Amino acid sequence: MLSTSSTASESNPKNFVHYSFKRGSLLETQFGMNTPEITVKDIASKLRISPSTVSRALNGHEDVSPETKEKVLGMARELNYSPNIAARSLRTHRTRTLGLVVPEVSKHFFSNVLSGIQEYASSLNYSIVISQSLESFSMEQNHLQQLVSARADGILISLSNETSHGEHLRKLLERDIPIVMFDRVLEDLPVSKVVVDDHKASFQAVEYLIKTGCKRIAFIGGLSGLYVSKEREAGYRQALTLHGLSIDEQLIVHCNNLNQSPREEVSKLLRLPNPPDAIFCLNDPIAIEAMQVVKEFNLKIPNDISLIGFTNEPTSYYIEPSLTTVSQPAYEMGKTAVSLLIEQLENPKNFQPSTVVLGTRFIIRNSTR
Amino acid sequence: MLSTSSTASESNPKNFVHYSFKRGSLLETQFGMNTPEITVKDIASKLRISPSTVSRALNGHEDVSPETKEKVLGMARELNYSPNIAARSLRTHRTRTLGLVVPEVSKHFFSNVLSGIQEYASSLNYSIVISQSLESFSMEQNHLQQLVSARADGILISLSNETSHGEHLRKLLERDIPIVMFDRVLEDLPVSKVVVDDHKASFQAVEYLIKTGCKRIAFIGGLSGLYVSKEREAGYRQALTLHGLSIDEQLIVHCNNLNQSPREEVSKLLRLPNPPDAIFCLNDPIAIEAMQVVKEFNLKIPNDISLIGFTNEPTSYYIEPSLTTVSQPAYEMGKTAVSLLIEQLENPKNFQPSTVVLGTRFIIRNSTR
DNA sequence: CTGAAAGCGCTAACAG
DNA sequence: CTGTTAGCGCTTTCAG
Repeated sequence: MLSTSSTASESNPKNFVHYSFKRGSLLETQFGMNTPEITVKDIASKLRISPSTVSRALNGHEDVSPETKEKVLGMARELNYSPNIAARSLRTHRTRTLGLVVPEVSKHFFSNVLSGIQEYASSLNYSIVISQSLESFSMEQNHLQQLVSARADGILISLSNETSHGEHLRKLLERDIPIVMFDRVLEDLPVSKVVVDDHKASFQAVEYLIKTGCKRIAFIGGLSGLYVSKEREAGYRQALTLHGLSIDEQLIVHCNNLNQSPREEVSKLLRLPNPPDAIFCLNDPIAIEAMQVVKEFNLKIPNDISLIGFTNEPTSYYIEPSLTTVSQPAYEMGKTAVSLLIEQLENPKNFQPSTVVLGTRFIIRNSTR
Repeated sequence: MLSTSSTASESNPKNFVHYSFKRGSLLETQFGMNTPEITVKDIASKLRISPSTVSRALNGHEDVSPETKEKVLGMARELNYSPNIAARSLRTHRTRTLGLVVPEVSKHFFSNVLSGIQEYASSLNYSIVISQSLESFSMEQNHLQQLVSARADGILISLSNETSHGEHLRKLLERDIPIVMFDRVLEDLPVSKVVVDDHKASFQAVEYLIKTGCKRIAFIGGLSGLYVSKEREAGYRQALTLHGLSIDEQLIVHCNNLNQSPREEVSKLLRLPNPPDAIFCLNDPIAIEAMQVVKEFNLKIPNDISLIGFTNEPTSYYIEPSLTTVSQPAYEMGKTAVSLLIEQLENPKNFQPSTVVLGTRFIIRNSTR
């Protein structure tokens, strides 16, 4: 499975042979003689001025003469100085680090959110420390705790599937750590949020199914505590009601855990005496899995049954038939969330929690009539 | 596009109205009366012992009595203590933070590597700070510099497309900052690496094309400085040579930049007087785009032309026809890379650069005969 | 405009 | 087994 080969010598590195690789500094490392870090003090003594002046020059304070400033900056560059962030945060109580907690980075949606967050944050010189809850409430708690300990200036979070309350977040709020939630949010927390209008988007999707002639429309949701799941279900119910279709609770199912595949639930639906002629799914991965099951039942999409997803993952475009879905602006969501957080951080006085609702796009493809 | 609504009041938050939201601690924030941080000193004075003993107990040193240790741990929990990482790193010169530089996190392969890195690192209490080069050499340099400044204990990197030398990495090495490279590596750097056997995997893929009767096999690579591109091209060339097929340089093309779509290159290939009957692509995204172009030319896959990708992204499974490809163990690659880095960090004495070669799997699907 | 001095919270000698 | 002391590198009063 895993073959190992050494580039440096023919000996197996797993044996930890004590030959040192020829690299100037390694020897130094072995005897604890690391390249000394350049400090403000070094710059100061080279220039025969005080460390405070160096600090002021480096940080662009007004009250320092242009010449000194130039000299300091020059010397800093020359010595390849880089400030010690740890020392700075010890003094300033700020780390310029933001903690991110998502269920799973490898999910397309979240990796795109992350991308937006990372790019925006780094443009403002903030770092992002990332962690994954893997859809577990206790991991979410632990990671949050770790981020507190690392003194993250603020937290960006999209809740795990298992999370149904916000007590762990309230604790951070009590410590004055700003939080911004996105996508998987909790309603009753006094923090800024970035969401899409799940209710409206779902309503629109289900309405489309109705208009194309579907009569028995099923819904596959996630854990019932989850905001997005509740909202999308509500949109679904409203569309049925408004168009005079009765709601059949048999057709509303939930996958309690994303690890536990929706395969079973779809099978059950299809085996019903009066099976659905359309399924509206909480997200694309569920819809894609549903599509596989439907194919196995030898039903034709969309003639026998229509399918709609949510998120617009790349696969939904390429799959056969291509999947009708709701596109969520993941990248923009990340960017918005982090900009809200940084605004709050840099302007705490006039902070007030706000909820930004980003637009979705309904994309009609071939999985619907 | 973006509608904003306030949850807290009807006023528009963009106006920064100075009403404060009702939250106990916000008021305190406004007057600079933050909840005071609990320190070792606090625990010490409550317990009437010295801070050093508290520190020792907290850090699991041997030389502290079980009773004291228990009392300290209990008090720490009671006061909801969390150590100040900044202060600790200032003393220990270690941050337990690892810097990650990837081209783009939103790419499926990299987000999966990240997932492996994150999970393994967090299990050993390391944090991951992430940054993206977006395939630009200068951004790669900048981010590396930022990570140095943040005093990352070590660096994990997969190079940008534009990166053709390792001078920027050598500078870090001179500062004794350990680096581990993965996937997109540079050969001549004395650091640990995690790769797959690109040469062998490509050879195997191209050999398969030959065995299924393809005679004019094209190759679409990336920037020629890139190790993976070179290796995969070499495997391709070797397969042709060994099976007595002549190499037609016209059939070997490169996309200089992943932003610049391979669309054109594929079109050119297909318009050749003697067009290819198979294309081996550097990766799945290129292969998928090639597939679109081939379809537009009304050619049948695999009858008129076979297609092979590399990476095994989810889409390659769902696309029609499904894509023959080489599966790369992204998650495991991340995990291996970070374990190598941590091993080096915690055991610098017997470090020696090693290269771990992970196995690939050739997956035959319907885009080949 | 600049310097001196203090201290952020923690750990590690060193001394008992 | 525990306490005392010093200092990591930086910023920030407070004085000039």
